[in-house]
Amino acid sequence: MTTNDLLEVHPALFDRVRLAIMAHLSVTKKPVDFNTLLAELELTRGNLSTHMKRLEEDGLVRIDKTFVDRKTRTTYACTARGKKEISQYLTVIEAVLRSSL
Amino acid sequence: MTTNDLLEVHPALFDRVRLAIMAHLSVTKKPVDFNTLLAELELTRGNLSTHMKRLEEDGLVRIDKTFVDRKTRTTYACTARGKKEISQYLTVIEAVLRSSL
DNA sequence: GCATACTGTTTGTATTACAAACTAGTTTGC
DNA sequence: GCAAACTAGTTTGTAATACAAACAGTATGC
Repeated sequence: MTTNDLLEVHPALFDRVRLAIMAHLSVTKKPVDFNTLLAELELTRGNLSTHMKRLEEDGLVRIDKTFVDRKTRTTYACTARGKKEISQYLTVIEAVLRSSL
Repeated sequence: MTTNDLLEVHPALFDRVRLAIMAHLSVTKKPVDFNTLLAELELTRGNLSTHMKRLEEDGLVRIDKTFVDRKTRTTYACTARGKKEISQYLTVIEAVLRSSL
């Protein structure tokens, strides 16, 4: 049993909000916009904004900005790295906890 | 798909160190002492101490203090509540992430 | 007695999650 | 045309928290 396998999990995923964001992006395999995430996760705009910035800096998410009807529209998508880290997260968690049940 | 199911996971488990501690206590189904955890998890004593205090306050762990050879000996065990929360954690994570693979 | 080691706890500090305030632009009302 | 209100985010100030350094209490060696 090696509880230290948890060190292989990306640190950004050890936050319930960011994990929820990544889960959402990862499950719906297409880009999701700011307001959709906002409604889904029930956060303030400031909070969501900083979490997305962190996820982009860590390379887990790609941010895309366009204009729709003259208004800004920001969409987010899971990167290949992001998918890999989510997969790794699940694998490690299961390996570490399964034997305890 | 309800990413908000993550809100049902106990907040104390959203920390890699505390999850590693709970995994250890949960897998080895018997009490573990301070120094064993210290060696296993490679933390400073102060850090481990505060995490254990938090876990006890949240009712996930039971702390037991005795004397061995006139020296203090502190052991920790997973409570029923702790086992339940670990189980819940695994269930929710799998439910939320499984469909993304 | 004094120094060193063992077993933790308390404290100060650095990070970070969060919401309030702000920026930039658009639409609506008059 | 101008102001008020709305939309879409971002920046910044604050409160919470993870961490290690310093501390406290006891035991052991010389």
